[in-house]
Amino acid sequence: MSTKNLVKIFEKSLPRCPSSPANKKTAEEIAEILIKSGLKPFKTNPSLISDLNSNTTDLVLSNPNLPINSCTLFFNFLRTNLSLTPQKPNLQTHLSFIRRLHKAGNFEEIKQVLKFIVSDENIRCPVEEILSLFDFEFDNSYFLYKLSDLLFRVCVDNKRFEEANLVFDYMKKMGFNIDERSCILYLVALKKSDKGDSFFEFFRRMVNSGVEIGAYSMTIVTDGLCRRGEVEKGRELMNEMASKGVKANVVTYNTILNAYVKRKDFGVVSEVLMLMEREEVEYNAATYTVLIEHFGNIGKHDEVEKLFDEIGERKVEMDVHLYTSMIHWHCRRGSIKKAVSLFDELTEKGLVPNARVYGALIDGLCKTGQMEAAQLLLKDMQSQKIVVNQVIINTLLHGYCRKGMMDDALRLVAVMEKKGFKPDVFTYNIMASGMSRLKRYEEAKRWLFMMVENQLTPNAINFTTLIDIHCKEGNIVEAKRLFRQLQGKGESPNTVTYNALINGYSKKGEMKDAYKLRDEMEAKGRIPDVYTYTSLVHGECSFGNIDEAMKLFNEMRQKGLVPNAVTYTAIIAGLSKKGRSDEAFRLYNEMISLGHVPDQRVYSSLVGSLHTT
DNA sequence: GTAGGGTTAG
Repeated sequence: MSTKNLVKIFEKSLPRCPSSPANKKTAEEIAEILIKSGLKPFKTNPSLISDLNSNTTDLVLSNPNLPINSCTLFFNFLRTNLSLTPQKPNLQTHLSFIRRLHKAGNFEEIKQVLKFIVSDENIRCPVEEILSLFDFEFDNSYFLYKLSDLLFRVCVDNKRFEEANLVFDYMKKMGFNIDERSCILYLVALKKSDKGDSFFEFFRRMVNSGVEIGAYSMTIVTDGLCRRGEVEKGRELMNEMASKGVKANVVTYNTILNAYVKRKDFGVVSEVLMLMEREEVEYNAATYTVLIEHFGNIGKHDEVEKLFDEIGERKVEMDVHLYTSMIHWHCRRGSIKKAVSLFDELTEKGLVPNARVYGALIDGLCKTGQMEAAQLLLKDMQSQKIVVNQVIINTLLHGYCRKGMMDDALRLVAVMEKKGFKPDVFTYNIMASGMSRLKRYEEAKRWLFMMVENQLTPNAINFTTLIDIHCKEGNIVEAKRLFRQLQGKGESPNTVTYNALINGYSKKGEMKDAYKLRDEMEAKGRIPDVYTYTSLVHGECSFGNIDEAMKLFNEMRQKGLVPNAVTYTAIIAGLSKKGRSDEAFRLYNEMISLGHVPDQRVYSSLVGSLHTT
């Protein structure tokens, strides 16, 4: 294309930058200086520069005698010395430079220049304009394809999603084979940017535009849907794509599996596993990670053991994720020794432990009350230069609180605050419930109030803790008020929240209200659990209604709920108080046979039962 | 340039 035609186009498309004719002499002089100075910084006299316009610049950049490095030098000079030149480098200048770069085969640099065009405030112009100029400037269709692909990627890199769409349309119109890999970059960027389901819409466009789709991009979209809670839509997509010949791979299946596991949709998990078997998709480390969590959640510990064996037999390559889930599972089961040995194994294998593995193990030690060991591990972690984060701190705090070591907990909070840590909703809750457990109710409430003062929004768990504190103090009115406040926020109280309040009413003997709440929770789909029944049993027993208590006791067992030590203690006390010694002893034996450990209260009740007629 | 892991309430 001749310069004359280009000028016409520029006049039409860029009315804001009127073109003056090229000054051939100036262009030649500049080229000469550039050639002479080689790679040394470009130096020129002000009169030459003041004579520059975009057409003259264009002449310089398209001068075949000028080496590409000198072009680059000159171009960068223009870009970085805006105050010296009368006219800023415009679109024409950029495209001229791109043409030179193309001849030199330097696509990296072309991408950089496109980035300037797209994102530089001095040059920015609508992408339609850029594309229409592409057509005029470049007649090599492969290069045009490469250029638009690069432009597409540049738009994506700079989060110019609308513009990326326009480039996509352009490529489609031009009949280019759009590269799936470029689309993947767009999908990932859209998914990260939290722009609703735009990634899904774009995927549809990919499919409709004949982009060759593979499992990779399908998985990204499936995962995006799952994270938005639309797991079914994700599965439908898998099926739809399968009918188009795009097979899901192990990553796709892991994505779906994980979504169902997190949603505790246990039935579907086995369905997906069967599908994997039928499709002969082999499990990898990520699959095992998800499955250990799944079978751990539903208490199928023998299944977890089986998975461990399988991992060993199949020589699955273990990674830190898998170790973490195994360590976590052992900790949950209380086999801290096994957890520690897995941790050692991990480091021996040369894998690098991170904050999460440390977190899992520290939690395990805290839960078994081994605070010194937990502290040691924290020091170890620090010596490995692993950043101690909020989760680890909260884990340790919880450990101290569980043991009633409030001074240690307070000290740790103080130390961490000095280091710039901000307590979060977890921290405040841990501290409040720690205080509450020691009946230090004023301090407990203060922690939760401090949380609000520090601009954090209390969640349902924080509310539950506060409700429980008020119930324990006997202030059921305030507890009830908070309960309604929580409902008013649109957050529905869960089983634990209901239980806290039911326990409060039961302790006061206000059984009518307690039962009313029990009915309300059932109506709302919150299933009463052992805690609900234990509170009610305890309430009835305390106020002498042993028959009601026995009715509840039998009802809960009919529902498949297993009474715990507290339930037995309450009912044995209730029976004893009424002198129903035989029944009390029968339940005592039952309690023992179930492995519960009776405490002093059980024995004094039983002894008392013998003195009551 | 796709997936998986650690912390709070009775």
